[in-house]
Amino acid sequence: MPELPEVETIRQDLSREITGCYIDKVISYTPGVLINEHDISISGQQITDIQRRGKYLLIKLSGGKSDRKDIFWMVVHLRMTGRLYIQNTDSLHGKHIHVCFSLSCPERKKSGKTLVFQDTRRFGRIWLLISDREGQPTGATEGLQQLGPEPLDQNFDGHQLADQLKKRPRTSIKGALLDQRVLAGLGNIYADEALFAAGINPARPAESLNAQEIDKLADSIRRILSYAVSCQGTTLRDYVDGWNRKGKFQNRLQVYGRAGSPCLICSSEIKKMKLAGRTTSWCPVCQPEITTPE
DNA sequence: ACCTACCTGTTT
DNA sequence: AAACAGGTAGGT
Repeated sequence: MPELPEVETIRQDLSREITGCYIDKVISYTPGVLINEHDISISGQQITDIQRRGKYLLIKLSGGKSDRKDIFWMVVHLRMTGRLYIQNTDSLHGKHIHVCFSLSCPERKKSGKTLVFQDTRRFGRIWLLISDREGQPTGATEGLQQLGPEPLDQNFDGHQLADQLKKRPRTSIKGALLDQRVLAGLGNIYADEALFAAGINPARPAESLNAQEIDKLADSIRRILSYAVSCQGTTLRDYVDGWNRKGKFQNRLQVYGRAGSPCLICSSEIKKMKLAGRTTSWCPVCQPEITTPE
């Protein structure tokens, strides 16, 4: 479920609330979810920074109260139904809670905070690792190393997107946008929303888009992701932010999940088709199959 | 470029 | 009972 806007929302919430906190205790209830749990101990370490790369959350730790000078990381991927949120009490609610981190924040004179990882389908993972020589979290998973550019970075534009699309010339543009090596952070919801906003048919081969269309697509991607972050992400069912609250962007969706309903622009019936193994919603009028030359 | 697997829950 | 769900990894 969580795509870039959801992960970024969680990052912002956690960053504000638990940067500087110490990890007092780690409780893992489900084998296989917390990777390296028996090889790396992060108890006593301090959370010094929380970053995001694509749909990965990167939680940076320092040796904290111990003498270790190594930098450690917790790399989190929520996959479809993962939740990572702060609770101000110790009591746990709900099923499918797999890992809990007890936190204390001496500087803020707050205590009893718990960072909870909950995941119905159990696809999500948290990797514990020691940083490489540059202090970066390599070695977590191939997916993290191979990520394409960040669509919300300053230098992301049509040129960069065009360059990236050359990696997958024959795939549908929808398939290319879902490929995290092409662009980091888009998933099924925002790929559909961006293609609709740009008026591009999702089934068109990536190589068939002209420069003007790619510019428009890059702009649409940026605008929609930013807007979704400002709405704290999309909650269809499982997603919650860093405080276990629902997002609001589900009220702003233009095409995703609207097959059979009238297009909000032209009132044509929104269609759905399968692309790259994913249900894709699109408007046959606003997103024509053939490019109309200017 | 497809398929399946990984899981549980909800909808048809 | 079967299809489907925000994602990715691994196979063919």
